[in-house]
Amino acid sequence: MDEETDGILRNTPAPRDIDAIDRKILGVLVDDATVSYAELGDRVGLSPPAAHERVKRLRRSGAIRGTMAIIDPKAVKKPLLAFVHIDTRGWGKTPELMAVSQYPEVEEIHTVAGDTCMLLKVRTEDTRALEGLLARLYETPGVTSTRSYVVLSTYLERPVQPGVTETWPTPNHMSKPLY
Amino acid sequence: MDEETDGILRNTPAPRDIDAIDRKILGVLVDDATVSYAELGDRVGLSPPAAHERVKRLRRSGAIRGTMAIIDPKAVKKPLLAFVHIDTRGWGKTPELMAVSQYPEVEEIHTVAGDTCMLLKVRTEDTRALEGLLARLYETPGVTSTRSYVVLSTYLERPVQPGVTETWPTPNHMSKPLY
DNA sequence: ATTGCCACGGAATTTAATACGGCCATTATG
DNA sequence: CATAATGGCCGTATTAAATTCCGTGGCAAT
Repeated sequence: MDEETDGILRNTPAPRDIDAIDRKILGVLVDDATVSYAELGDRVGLSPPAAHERVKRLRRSGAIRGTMAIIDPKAVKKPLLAFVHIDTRGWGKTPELMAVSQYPEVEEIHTVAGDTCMLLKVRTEDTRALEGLLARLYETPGVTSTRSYVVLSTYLERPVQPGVTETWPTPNHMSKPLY
Repeated sequence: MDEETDGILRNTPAPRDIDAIDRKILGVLVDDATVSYAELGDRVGLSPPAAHERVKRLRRSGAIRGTMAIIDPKAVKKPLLAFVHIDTRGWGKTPELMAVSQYPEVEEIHTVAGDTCMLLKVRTEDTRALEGLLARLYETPGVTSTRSYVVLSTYLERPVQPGVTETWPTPNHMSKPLY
């Protein structure tokens, strides 16, 4: 990512660190990424082009990874949320992990520090489908035990959105219980 | 939500159920909500206005709850992800829950069917901050024990996005490990 | 068979995104 | 200490996309 100027190779400037205005911008875009640059600038105290410039920089630097629509699970008929705790003693990681991550029911996969377990967040149509998924997981090489927690009700779910504001205003689409 | 026509009150039409094209649209928008209606229509086989009409309907019906930017946790200096499993025997629910949901570190709160525990997903700057949060949680009335799993590495994290396609193409912004 | 109802497509209009040039403040440099 | 350079901002102009309007055709109910 170098660019040539005057026959001399110069590095691209180091990404500046996030300031207060950037945090405000992130807070707005987490809540609603469809706002126009005019309104965004209005809310954070900038002109539309300046706000646009900031957002472009945040995208380039990777602070904004992308923009996604938030789907109501009920609308697509997968209302059963569960956390699955699987013991993976001696798991060879990548290959089996890849298989599991292809299951459409699996939304998250985490490994745990100082432990041999993994934590999955899964969503299925009903308990029968959940049982089927658990059976498939149990048959996966490397998995020695599974334990699942079926979520009864969810009061808060604001994914992948750490501390962009000091006191967190819950995003509009997260403000009511999901189930 | 009724509207008057010819002096007669009519209910708004019942929301049609999601068809194959709607699922395709949802799949695209989950992956990247910044696509133009021209490209969206191109991908699902519709004209731009038709695609626009579909998306408007999906928003009205609530299937699309909103659109959010995905932020890199490292960029905002909260790289430590953990799951906290708290025993809440005799919890009175709403009031204490409200307090906990105000903590900016807490991203999700779930109650578990057939159990007296709750599952939290939290994100902090470092282990010291996590310990502080756990202490605060332990002091909360109704909490009798806490257990936390610090996430070492995350291989997949596609939040709140159940089964909009058959074989799930991992969204672009989720395709590489988060930590 | 006929009528009414949606959903789609094409064209036109409105609105927003993006590019450009000049200004000011802050910072490096002689 | 003065001066040049840099970077970020604003106002304006241009380009592109969103949105509206209206005619058409398929489908279903009557």
